[in-house]
Parts: sequence; structure tokens; C-alpha cells
Amino acid sequence: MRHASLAAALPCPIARSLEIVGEWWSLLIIRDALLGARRFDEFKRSGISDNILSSRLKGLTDARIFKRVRYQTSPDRYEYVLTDKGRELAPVVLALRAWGRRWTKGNDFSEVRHEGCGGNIGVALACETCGEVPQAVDTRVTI
Amino acid sequence: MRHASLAAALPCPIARSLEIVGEWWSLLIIRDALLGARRFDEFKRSGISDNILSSRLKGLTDARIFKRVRYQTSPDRYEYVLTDKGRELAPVVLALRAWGRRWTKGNDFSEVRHEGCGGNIGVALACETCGEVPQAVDTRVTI
DNA sequence: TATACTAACTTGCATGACGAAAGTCACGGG
DNA sequence: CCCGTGACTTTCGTCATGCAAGTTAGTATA
Repeated sequence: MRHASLAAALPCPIARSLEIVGEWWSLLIIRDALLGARRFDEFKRSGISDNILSSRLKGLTDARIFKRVRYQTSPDRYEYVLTDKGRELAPVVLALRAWGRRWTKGNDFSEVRHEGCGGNIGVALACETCGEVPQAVDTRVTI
Repeated sequence: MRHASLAAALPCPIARSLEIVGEWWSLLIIRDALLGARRFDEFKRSGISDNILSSRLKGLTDARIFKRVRYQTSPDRYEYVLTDKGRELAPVVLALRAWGRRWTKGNDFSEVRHEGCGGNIGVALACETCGEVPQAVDTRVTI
């Protein structure tokens, strides 16, 4: 049965985001793209099956997370390049990475470091108005 | 076929995280918990099916994202409370929210605001060593 | 005693997501 | 003509997902 809509019952940007990037493997494809992967075989290194990769790339291109760019003719061949919309998923991927570094055990096949300083990149909450790291947040639910 | 391991081919904290929270509905359950939901019916407001909710809550409790706390006897009834491990998924959920606010259209059934200031909460990258917002990052892939 | 209500599940079944494996395509090169 | 290449497509089996109905273990009420 097709995945149920995550956003049908409660309108929510989180649910709408997950409808786009929440399928199995999707965020890993975006991870690999953020690390520089563009071509089909580069994405395959994650262990994903061909048919799933093809399907995901098509869906993510339809959602304008990627754009398909021809890099060769005869025959025509395409690579998948992140759009601005796609690149701005970096905080999501990095937040998962920071959480995973803290709460799961195992190695990392990649490094992401602060250029110059060399420090690891984390993710912090920040108020969009005053810029401060919030000590507390007010939540309100409208149902 | 059972979901393939996301982390088998490439060791990665992002993949390991998604193995825990990447199933359909999981991050929305955590969203609702962060907003205060604890009981089964509270989680059901998202639109999720009973059997899926039960299955997800069990899996997330096994992964120590939640702990199951008895709130009543006769009969025994339990609510699901986030652990520290679970609460620290907030940056992931808020990063999805910030992205969704920017790139998808639609309303939000909840508000998350900076206590006092009232500003919306965003997510920013930050160097874990020097604390700065990185202007550029170095990435290295070891395959 | 029988019935209703409650919150939290479980069960049965159908559909399609997922994934492995093999095959195809359109080229160029030897 | 055969082989290699990169990028898919196709086939088929398994099981994740989800709907709808049912069950459980209590209490309350008539």
C-alpha cells in the first residue's frame, strides 16, 4: 500500500518535508550529493539497489531537490546536481550526523570539518529573530 | 523484503541514525512527543494507524528513544516519555521544520518560539571546536 | 447480573514499497 | 563482430504499510 500522507491530518512543515525526503535511502542520497556525488555509480556506493536509486533520483528531481544535467553526448548521459533547495537540506543531514555521533557506535566513512579550524561541525538551535541560542522554547499546538 | 541496512556498505552516523528513526511516521511521533504527547491517543492525532503506531512505539522504546512509564493501574496503562536520547533528536526535527517552512507551502498546526523573545526557532551549523558558524567546510570521503 | 465505556492495543487481509538479480540500451573501441 | 561502459529497466518475491474490525482488562451504571 502506498505510503500514507504524513501531512493529511495535521498541517505541518515537518510532515511535508518528510513526504519529500522521508523514503528509505533518500536522505542518504542527499548525504552523498552533499559530499560531492553526482553520477549514478557514485550514489551506488551507499549500497542502494539500482531500481531504488533510479526511482529516488527521479522523485527527488521531480521535487526539485536535484536537477539533471547532461555531461556527455553519444550517448547522452546525465548527472544529478543538487539545487539550492537540495543543498539547504544540509542542516537536516548534519543534525542526524551529530545525533548519530553521540548516540550510535561505529565509524564514519566521511569527515566534515570547519575549514581552517578543523573542528567538527555540529548543529545548534538559534532564534531567527534575535539570533540567540534559546534556553527554552514555547510550544503551542493548535488542534 | 525487510528494509535493507542503510549502514552496511558505508559506516556512517547518518545511516545508523536513519536505521533507528527513518521508518515512515517515526520522526512525526518524535515531533509529537517533543510537543508534549505521551499517550497513545495523543500520538494518533497525526493520522497514523493503530498497528503502525504500536509497532513504532515499541521499536523506539527498544532503541531507548522513549521509556514506557505506567501512569495508571487497574488496568495497567502506560505512556511514552522521551529519554535524553530522544529529546536530542530535537535539532533534526527542527531542521526539517525550518527547511519545510522555507521550501513547502502550507500551514503549521504548532508553533515553536523563543521563550520571551517570541522569535521562531531555526537551526544553524556551528563548529564544535571554536563555536563559529562555518563559512566553509572541508569534506573528505574515505572509500 | 448484564451492558456500556474506556484506552490501548491485536488481528486479518490487501496493496504496493522495497530489493535482488538479470537483462537492455546506446554508444565507442579494438 | 565482440567487448566494455554507465545508466538504467524488468521480473519476481518478500514484507512494510495501512484499513477496518476485533480484543483486552479494567470500571461504571442500570
